[in-house]
Amino acid sequence: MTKAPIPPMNPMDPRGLAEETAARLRADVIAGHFRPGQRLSEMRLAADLSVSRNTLREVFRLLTREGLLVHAPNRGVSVAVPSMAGVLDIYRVRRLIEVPALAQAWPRHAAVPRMAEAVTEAIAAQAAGDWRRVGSANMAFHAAIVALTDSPRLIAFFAQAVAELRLAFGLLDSPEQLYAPFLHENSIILDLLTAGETAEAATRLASYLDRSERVVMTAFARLENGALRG
Amino acid sequence: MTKAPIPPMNPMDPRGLAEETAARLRADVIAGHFRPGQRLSEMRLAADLSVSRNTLREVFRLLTREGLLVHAPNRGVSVAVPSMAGVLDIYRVRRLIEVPALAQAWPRHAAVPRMAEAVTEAIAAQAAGDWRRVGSANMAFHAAIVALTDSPRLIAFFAQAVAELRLAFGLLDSPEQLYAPFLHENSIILDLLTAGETAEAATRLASYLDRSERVVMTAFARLENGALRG
DNA sequence: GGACCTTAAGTTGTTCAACAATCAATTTGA
DNA sequence: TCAAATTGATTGTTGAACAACTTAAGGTCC
Repeated sequence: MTKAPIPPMNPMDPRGLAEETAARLRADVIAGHFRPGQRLSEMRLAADLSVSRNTLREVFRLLTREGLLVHAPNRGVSVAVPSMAGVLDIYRVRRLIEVPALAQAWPRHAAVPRMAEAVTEAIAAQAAGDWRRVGSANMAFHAAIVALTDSPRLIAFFAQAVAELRLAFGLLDSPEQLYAPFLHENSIILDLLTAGETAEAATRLASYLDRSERVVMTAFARLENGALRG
Repeated sequence: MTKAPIPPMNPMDPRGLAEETAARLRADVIAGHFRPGQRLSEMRLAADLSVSRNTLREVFRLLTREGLLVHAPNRGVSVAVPSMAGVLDIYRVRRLIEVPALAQAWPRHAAVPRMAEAVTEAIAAQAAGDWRRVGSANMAFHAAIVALTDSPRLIAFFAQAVAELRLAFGLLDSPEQLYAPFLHENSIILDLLTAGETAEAATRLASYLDRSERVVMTAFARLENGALRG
């Protein structure tokens, strides 16, 4: 009699109402349905989401750990306010993880097809003018790059950082400026990888991240100036 | 009239009963008070910790996210069972984060004194024969290395990985074999850093991690063989 | 005798209701 | 006008209840 060693566990697909609701609220937050810094009332949000206050509290713990919400004791949770320091930190993490992941990648890794899918999906979404879908596809591309490492911890950590970054992107207007110049770059990086030119692909990705960071930071600085002036 | 922008929030020090209890349970798990894979009954553990079942559930969420506990739906949570694959992954993460952190470090960073404190603490604990304290000090040394980056995300991520690693260490007997050969190495790395020889310090740390990984993995393999036979 | 179904006990998942603790705003008082 | 006290609302925590599920035991049928 052999006992099943480990019950399969994928933290992404919803197990139970709490994580299911967490996925729903996470999508809402990333989509910008709440203003940054907005306080989330437990009673009211629990009613809106049709879950109990206890379950919503578990959801809050989840998303607070992910950096999408912030928790002030006895004052409840509110949507995180992205900062330039935070964006800078996230890009640093991206560079640290993504570039070596690509440099040491095996060109026939199982994640490569996922990168290809993300590229075509991004192009299709761009043609359809759906910039939110473009953003999702772009992030899926980079998540696939990290998946090249086969490291569960790096993958989870990166997913978290990306979620925070998308929250920051939601603040900026004209998202097409953010993604449009980089879609073709993804395709080039993918080609270099499949051709086995991993070193070339890695340097290309590094410059990609540098430019992307600069674009985002300037847009962010413009936004903060505007917010300060009024 | 200026309103206080953000109330300070450090997730490490206990705010509220849940995080306080989480710290308590985390220490128990790392100290090896539970067998790996042991199921944790909600009712019983809630009674032992003198908290309600709801609060304990929030604690479970916390520690599950940290990788110390695993959650099986409708079957509750159990203590994570460290695996060789997991240890390998953690060392990979350590190399990826620690080595660049040291290479790019500023020799007069605020975290350098913390590294020095950790070194002296480890030596004192070694003299006292308190190997658990040696382990804590050693991990504090490496946490300080990561703190050189000033990246909140990297610091939090690394702390999590280190907690998992200590859980794995708890399985092994003869912990003195794990730490003893490396205490002096810490001191050398610190000296190199303060002397401004960051590149030298980084390569030294890299070889440190390689050797440490090898020691831990062989001890782990011996353990798994013994577990299978006995 | 062994495999399969059924039942039963125990545990987890979720909700509800209550109360204490804390914070924000308003009112009161000098 | 400014400071202190009160009020109102929200969060923090607990306890109990019930449904859903897992597991183990017991019984039935071949």
